[in-house]
Amino acid sequence: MGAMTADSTDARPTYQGVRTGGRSARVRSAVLAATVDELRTVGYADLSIPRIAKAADVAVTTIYRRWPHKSQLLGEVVSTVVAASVLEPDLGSIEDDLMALARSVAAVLTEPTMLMLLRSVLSLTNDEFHELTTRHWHERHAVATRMVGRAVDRGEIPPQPDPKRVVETVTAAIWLRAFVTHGALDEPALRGLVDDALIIARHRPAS
Amino acid sequence: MGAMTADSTDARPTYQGVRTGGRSARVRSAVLAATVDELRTVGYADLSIPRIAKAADVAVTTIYRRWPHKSQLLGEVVSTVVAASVLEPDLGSIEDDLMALARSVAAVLTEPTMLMLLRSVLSLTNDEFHELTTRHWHERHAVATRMVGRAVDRGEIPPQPDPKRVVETVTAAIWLRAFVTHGALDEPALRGLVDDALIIARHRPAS
DNA sequence: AGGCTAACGCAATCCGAGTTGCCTTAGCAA
DNA sequence: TTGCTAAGGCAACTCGGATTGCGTTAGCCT
Repeated sequence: MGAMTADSTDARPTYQGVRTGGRSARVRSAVLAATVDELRTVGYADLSIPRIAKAADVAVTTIYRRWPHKSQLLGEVVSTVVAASVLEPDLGSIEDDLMALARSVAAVLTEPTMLMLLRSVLSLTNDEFHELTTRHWHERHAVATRMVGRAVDRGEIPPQPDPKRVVETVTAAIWLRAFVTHGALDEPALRGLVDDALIIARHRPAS
Repeated sequence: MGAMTADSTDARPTYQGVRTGGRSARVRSAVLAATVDELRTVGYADLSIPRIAKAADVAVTTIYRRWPHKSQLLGEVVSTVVAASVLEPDLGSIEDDLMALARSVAAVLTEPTMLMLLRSVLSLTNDEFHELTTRHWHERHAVATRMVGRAVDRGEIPPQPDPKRVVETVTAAIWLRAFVTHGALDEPALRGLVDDALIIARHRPAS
């Protein structure tokens, strides 16, 4: 492979440096910020690299070199933003936990910028994204399982054959309403969803 | 405004003709078919009008004149395709009805072309689409309400404070799994969703 | 059948995204 | 500091999607 300028004896690693600090870091964050801005205003389909470049005060070339495809740029934006959005409430009762979760999910899916971002991601079919979302949901399922597990330990609900179903009942409806149905997502609506989830949790016949 | 060639006296509607049959109809359906094809292969973001034109054996100009924006073309495709997808099973029991519904929804959301089409629609934020989807879901909610109403009449379940919630419990989970979670949508999975919906329907305290 | 004109087709043109080669700037290590 | 070189900037170029003007075809009405 490599025809790097490496002396015959391997010992000294002749300048392997990758520059991640200083200018590079500034450019990176400027571009990501500008991208979020563009996404919010025009959406992913008409995302224009030249416009992003201008907004970030960066040369077009630079962006194309670091992110050969638009989807890669979007990927980096998403993973930095989404990372912070997985929370695990532990308020001492399953009802409170579910309500806290419902509120946070609804808040995220109602916020315009985030909504646009997620719309963009969902419209993609790349493999990288498939993997990224799969990993993300594994995490969330783990969180859900633990949350329900604690409720079972406390004796609030009987053991569940599929713990994540309890949480899914709540989140699925929120997603559907936020994205396609445009249904209600106010406090009483969320309350109703949590109630339903609890009914399922309490009355499901043991498998 | 208009400097149309209209004689002073308004009476006679001087040739208001809009030609919808013959050639126009042929072109229309050819373009729509070609669009579905393109959508399936490359997706909405990189949808190329020139390629559609070639595939449909139609001049590029024609497409741009009839559908000034890509989104309008997509809109027409979607509304012709989606129209046929609202079914109302009436099999004599709420369980069978829900299963039939679940199967059909899962089938639609699993079929690659349809999935791509819906992804495209969801990535848009146009007002026209907002209205289109709102209307569509009004229909579906009406169907759901009737279906649940019949079950109540048969005495299978008690009267519901919000009938469409019963159906939403099933469809929401299917949507979430198909679009974002990549969760299971096989027969037992659907069965589980229907069971949960029925638990809610039977045990929800009357409002 | 005849004529009016909506709708289509063709070709030239415009415009902006994406690409490439080369030069300049500025991290980083010695 | 000094020097090496990653990483960024600049400008010219390519390519294909979008637009426009004008001639041609073929619905539809009388």
